[in-house]
Amino acid sequence: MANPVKLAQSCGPSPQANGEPDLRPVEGKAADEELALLARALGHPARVQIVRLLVRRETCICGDIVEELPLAQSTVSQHLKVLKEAGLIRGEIDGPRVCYCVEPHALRRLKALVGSL
Amino acid sequence: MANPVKLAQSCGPSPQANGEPDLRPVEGKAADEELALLARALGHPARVQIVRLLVRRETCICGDIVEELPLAQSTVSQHLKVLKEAGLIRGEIDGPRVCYCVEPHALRRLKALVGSL
DNA sequence: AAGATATATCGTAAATATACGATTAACCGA
DNA sequence: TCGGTTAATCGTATATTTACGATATATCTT
Repeated sequence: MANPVKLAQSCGPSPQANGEPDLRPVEGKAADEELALLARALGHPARVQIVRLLVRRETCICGDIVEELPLAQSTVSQHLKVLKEAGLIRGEIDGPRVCYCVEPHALRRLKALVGSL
Repeated sequence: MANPVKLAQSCGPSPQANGEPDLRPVEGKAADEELALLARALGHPARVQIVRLLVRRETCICGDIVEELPLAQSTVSQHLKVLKEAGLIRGEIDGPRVCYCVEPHALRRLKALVGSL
């Protein structure tokens, strides 16, 4: 093996990581519900902090998140679940740990929706 | 009186409607909490709809909001209170009714915070 | 196979959110 | 001053959120 060094792990390319623009409308009932869903996911300081953490280090830190937050591991796991269910982050199993990254599309989408206000 | 016609009512200028830019940082603990607060306020479809309504018509419709939403008057009033407490909208008493408008600064601030992600 | 480590899930308690109808408060017009 | 209208608040039932410790699960290491 040419490179036995453990690389900084990162989630593989996002499933919908085709460079195509998001064609969904930014207004209307569906958009309102989408925005509400995304906003609700960001509606807790710990989750904002988590997203910021994942955006800053483009390499996805896994359980380091727990160390950064003043919360129990189980609570952090719950927050991660909320963010995952909203589609804002993605987790990828990497051996015994899980590697989280932001979903750039979701973030872009959120910005577009908020921008439409 | 030169113009006895009832003008489309609109909230007066916002208290902090000085054209000055918002100097608060978009990152850090305080910013995280601010973003969480604003996001949480948008975390319900009815509230997104209300904000959209108020943005679209720059003249602030008052109780017409109740008619637009499929919710009881008291429920709409509760949602308005949430938005008001988050600083996203402002209500001004106009006779027996109340005139709501968005707070452009808060909206700009939200966009800046989301944009910083 | 056994132990160590990382993460998710379960169970639970307390707090908050959501919705409604009923009531109250404020104001206008007759 | 008396009704009528508008909006807020109250009381309440139900659902969701948030937090924790305990437990389960899955993977690595030895």
